[in-house]
Amino acid sequence: MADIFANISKKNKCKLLKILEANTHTFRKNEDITGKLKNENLIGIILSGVVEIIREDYDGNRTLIEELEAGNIFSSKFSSIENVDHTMVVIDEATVILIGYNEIINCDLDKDYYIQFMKNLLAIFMEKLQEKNEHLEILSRRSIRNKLLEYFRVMSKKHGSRFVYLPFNFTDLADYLVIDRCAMSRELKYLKEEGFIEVKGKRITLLYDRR
Amino acid sequence: MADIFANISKKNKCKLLKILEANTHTFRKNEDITGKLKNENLIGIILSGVVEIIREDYDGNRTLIEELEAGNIFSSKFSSIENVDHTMVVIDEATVILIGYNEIINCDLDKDYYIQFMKNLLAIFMEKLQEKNEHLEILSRRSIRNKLLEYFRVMSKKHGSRFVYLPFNFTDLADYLVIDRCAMSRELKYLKEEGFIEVKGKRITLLYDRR
DNA sequence: ATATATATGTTGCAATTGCAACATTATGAA
DNA sequence: TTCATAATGTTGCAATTGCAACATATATAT
Repeated sequence: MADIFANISKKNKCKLLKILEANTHTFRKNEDITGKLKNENLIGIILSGVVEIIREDYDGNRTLIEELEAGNIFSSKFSSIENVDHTMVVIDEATVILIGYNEIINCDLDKDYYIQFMKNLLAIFMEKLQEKNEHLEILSRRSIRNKLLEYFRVMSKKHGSRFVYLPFNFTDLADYLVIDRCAMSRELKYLKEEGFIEVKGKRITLLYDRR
Repeated sequence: MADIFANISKKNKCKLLKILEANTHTFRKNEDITGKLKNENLIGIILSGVVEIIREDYDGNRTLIEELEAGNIFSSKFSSIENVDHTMVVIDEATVILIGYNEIINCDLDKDYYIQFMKNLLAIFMEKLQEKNEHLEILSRRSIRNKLLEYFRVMSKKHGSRFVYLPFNFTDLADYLVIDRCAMSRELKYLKEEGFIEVKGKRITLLYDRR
């Protein structure tokens, strides 16, 4: 994800954070931080660590909505966290900068570093939108097999390699693809048997033409 | 969708469009405009009309990725239109402003109207991200019934009413929900029979507690 | 007005997928 | 190390859904 402080000097970064009344927080692993961040007007920027946004319905079906790593941003304004069935959980100890949306928008500054900040924010939003589109793209496939293959295609393209390293475990992968874990496991077995893929831990090798 | 020119005077809007080297195009109904807009560096802003982004796979399965109305923006940078199986089709004659992404980012202006433009752009991106999240939210439901009910919930909440007016026809709704149209039709029948909904053309009345 | 294309409704049947109920393996804490 | 917890793998069976093949209705063009 693009750096929110790209092309901003350390000095100007400090000024900016002061003007925007930014706060920095560090959250412990496994901490549920949903409540702390449900403020309509806060935008959070992940400096380090990993945070997941998860939905779990009354039947126990989990959906992995989003995995946020360093550089990513979130907010109840544009992330799915306002609903009761959504949770934000810290996967790896995370440090987060919190800034008020109104402070960003109402800021009456014409300094170059503020303009640069806006440009960086825009770049991050575009990347984020791209990621959401990819997720939708994957969920629009009609079968488990095609969801898996589309996921592999996207990941393979992103890293320019026929090796795909899963950013999370298989249980989470099923939750990201919105399919039953056992059915996914069965389909992965078939894909292995038919010589499409090779699986070694979290590394999947694509043995077919990736187009 | 927020107005991209909100809080910018007519005079400044003209200046801005000149500086950003913006072009305005009008496209006819049913026109396939995919090719014309696949430029990596163009951002399009819909001034009027309706444009749809559609994916169709080799089996003929269509997915309605996005319906763009006045105010909305798109780009091969952050919309799903770079792939061969994607199409942008004009539903209602549409007028579109095209601006180069580099012109926006490399613009070295500190005028208030440029900053306002960036703020407006940011607001639109947030709204767009919100819409994508809603779509994902709906697709994360595990059954046809729950996808329909989640769609109704989102629409009902958005307009604060128990009447839901479909923005497209039932065939497109099935493509938006990524389900078989016939199976959806069957499920809608059950929902009617069980007294959950009432359907009159494109108006659906929710007869249950919408929480 | 008439024809043609498109949208909608219906339903039996087959295929895919989810669920349950396990066994096995890996991970992490005390 | 040892125990507990979480992740992974497996498979029979039932349920849901997609598909096909229609009929009917609506919209659009000439």
